[in-house]
Amino acid sequence: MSVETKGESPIAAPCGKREQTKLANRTAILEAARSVFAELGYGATTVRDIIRATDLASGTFYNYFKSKEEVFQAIQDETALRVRPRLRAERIRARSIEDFISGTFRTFFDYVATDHDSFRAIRRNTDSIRVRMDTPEIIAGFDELREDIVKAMKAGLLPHIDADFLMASMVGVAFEVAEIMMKRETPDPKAAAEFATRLFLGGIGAVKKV
Amino acid sequence: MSVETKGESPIAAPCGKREQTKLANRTAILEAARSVFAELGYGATTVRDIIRATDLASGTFYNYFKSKEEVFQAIQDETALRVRPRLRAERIRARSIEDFISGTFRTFFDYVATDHDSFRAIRRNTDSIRVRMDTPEIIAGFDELREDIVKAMKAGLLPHIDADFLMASMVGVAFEVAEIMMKRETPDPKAAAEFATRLFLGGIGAVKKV
Amino acid sequence: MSVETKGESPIAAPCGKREQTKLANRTAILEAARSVFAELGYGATTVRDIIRATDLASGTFYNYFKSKEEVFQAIQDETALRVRPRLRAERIRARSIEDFISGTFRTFFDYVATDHDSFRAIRRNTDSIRVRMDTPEIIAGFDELREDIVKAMKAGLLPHIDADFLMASMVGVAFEVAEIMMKRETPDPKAAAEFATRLFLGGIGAVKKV
Amino acid sequence: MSVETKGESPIAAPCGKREQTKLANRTAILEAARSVFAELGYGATTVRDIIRATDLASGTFYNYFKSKEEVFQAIQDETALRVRPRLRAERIRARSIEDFISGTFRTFFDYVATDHDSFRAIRRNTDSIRVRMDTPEIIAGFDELREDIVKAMKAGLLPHIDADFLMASMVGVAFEVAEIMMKRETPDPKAAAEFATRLFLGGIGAVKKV
DNA sequence: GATGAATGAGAATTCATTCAT
DNA sequence: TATGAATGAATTCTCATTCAT
Repeated sequence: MSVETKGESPIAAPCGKREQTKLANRTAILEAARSVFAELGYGATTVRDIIRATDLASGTFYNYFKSKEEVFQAIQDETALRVRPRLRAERIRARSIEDFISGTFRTFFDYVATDHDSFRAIRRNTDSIRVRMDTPEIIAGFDELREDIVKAMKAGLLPHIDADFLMASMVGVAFEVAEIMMKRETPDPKAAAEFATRLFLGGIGAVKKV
Repeated sequence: MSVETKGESPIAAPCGKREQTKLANRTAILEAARSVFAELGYGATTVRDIIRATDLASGTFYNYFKSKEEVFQAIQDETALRVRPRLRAERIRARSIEDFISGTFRTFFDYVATDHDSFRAIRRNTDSIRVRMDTPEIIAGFDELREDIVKAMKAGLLPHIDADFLMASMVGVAFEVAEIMMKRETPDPKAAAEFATRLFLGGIGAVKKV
Repeated sequence: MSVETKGESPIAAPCGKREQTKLANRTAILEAARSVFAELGYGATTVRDIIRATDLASGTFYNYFKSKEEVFQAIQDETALRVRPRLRAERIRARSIEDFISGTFRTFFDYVATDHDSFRAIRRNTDSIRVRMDTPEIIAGFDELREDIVKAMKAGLLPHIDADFLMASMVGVAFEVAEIMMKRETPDPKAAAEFATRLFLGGIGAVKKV
Repeated sequence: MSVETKGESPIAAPCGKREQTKLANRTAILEAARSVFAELGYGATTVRDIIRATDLASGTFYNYFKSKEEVFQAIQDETALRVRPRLRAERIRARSIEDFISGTFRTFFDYVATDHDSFRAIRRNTDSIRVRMDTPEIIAGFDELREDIVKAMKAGLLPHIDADFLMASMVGVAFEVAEIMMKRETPDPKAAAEFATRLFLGGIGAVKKV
């Protein structure tokens, strides 16, 4: 400690002002990025745009992220990080195929309805260009789903069908239906989840017959 | 007149040398763009990259397209233009729900397996960023699907469920499953179509119960 | 008819269609240029703009002019060519200092009021940039004025003062006052001429005293 | 206070190193632009040319000006800003028509003879194209002259004649005569001023009679 | 760590001009 | 001669990134 202070403030708080500011800055950048991406779309957004939406200086950006890509990743990872555990928890808790499927969709659509901005940042775009970045975190989420599917099959919860195709189908339905849902006047995650759930509950059995 | 025909095509094709060159150039640019997008991804591709993949001069690009975005659109529109009629034909010909669903997916996956490059250009990514542009042509394709769904419901082929969600689900499954399919050693459109078809055939009935 | 094709048209009119067309094209270009320059200003105008205002093809332009500069020159020269003889005639006919000065200004302001477009093409501009090109023809006009001034001095019509300064002063007053005149609701060349004339009639005598 | 003065300027000048550099850069660009415009003429000058005449990077230019037009404006505004107060002071101090007129022209021609480069930048031409930009500052200068003319009329110093025409005449004579003056071996602002002054002193009376 | 100006590579785009038809 | 697409040099301008303060 004496080494560190050397003429500086005598009291070095463990979670000092420094750390607080750093976190605040990082958060500010992420927040700004989220809204700018949502507005301009990923492609059209520049680092400058993000900084401008902040009261930080341009150089400061680079203390936190290497590029706009990295912020985008961070946003998605953060998002994924927020939903993934919930999704996994639902599926692990699942005692039936109904639980498995409906738990997954309910959680997903609820989250989307909540964190509108992030979803828009990830899917929306200028010039009608949609962007999705498959960050490690997101891919991990997909893998997790696949793993859980496989486990459920082994446990006899799900019939033995093509796990990759099933995972892809669930992902595809989740994202596309979410978009439709969010375009409606009053997004109804429950209805969306019900639709998707029934579709898969009915469908998976049919596929099984193959 | 007799002089004019002289052993050439009896009906004057629009084939001055000028016109031929123009068409060839346009095609060359589209071809180049398709492959560059597929390789670098939309985001990372620059107009220069596209031109470079061509033996045309930089300025020539702008005689045909205003920006990389416009070429991208053209590629997608062309693609959509190629598949849409086939999809529609399948669905119109459909006399049963099986025809409707399986016709749609068979056609789609067959097409994807065939026109690999376009599909990659549309879906592939640099830096793991996936891009999809909703061009008028593509949106029209989705609308068409929705219309056909509604018609099929009226005709009693399909049960009365949320048409938007159904459309979105089919689109989502189609694109995501196609991607998985194309990642495999030997893409098997038939298997993919079968999976998707059974999923929906079984699922739609279940949704209906709501 | 068969005869016609063989070589060229059998009847070679002395002032044939060719010559007529050529003149028409040249005129069309000049006309278009005048109006485009007046609208966009010299700097912002491109050759393409001029052609576009024509129903000719871009290549055709170069059969008549080498560059936009050359058209600009042509316009000014044409203008100068139209006024110069009148100005000179006035001054030659002058039997008194009054005739000399007033004849010059009357002719000039009358012309400006008449050929508004050319004047604007020469003086007006986008972005408030005024342009004046001193073409040979224009310079010749100034020189002529100087010569006539010198002659008039020798003839005792004008007092012996600095001819260059006098020429410059007349030119400066002519152009600036013309601009003010043209900005007014109803341009009154007579009033402008009277003002300038009196200014110089009174002023020249005063300068003489030096 | 005594502490602060310490031999340096007593009033803290805005002199961080950053500020110094910024000012220096701005000045460097203006300086370079002035000389490039004077050499190549406004039309032929490109932003690159200006940058090249500087040891700054291309991007730096755009930290200070948006376009060559803006630099040009800045040059003229600066010039106007330098002369205008002097001109105005002369005219305000004027107790007679002689003071008014001669003060104006003396000051103007003296300035032109001094700041040769700026004047050339403003008037000189490539391809014999002369450019003049009516910046707000310049227009303000003209307006000021007109105002002072009107005031002088009200004060009885000047006869009641067309103030716009008089202003325009003075401006026209000033610029054109200045050009002639600067073309001569040894520019003689005094002679030029005398010529213009006498011209107007004599002339204004004559116009008045109308 | 924050700041924000400088940097300069490189992208987009224009446009005068040529030349095959 | 007219046409109008191709050409590609040249220009403008942006923007990620660095670095002195």
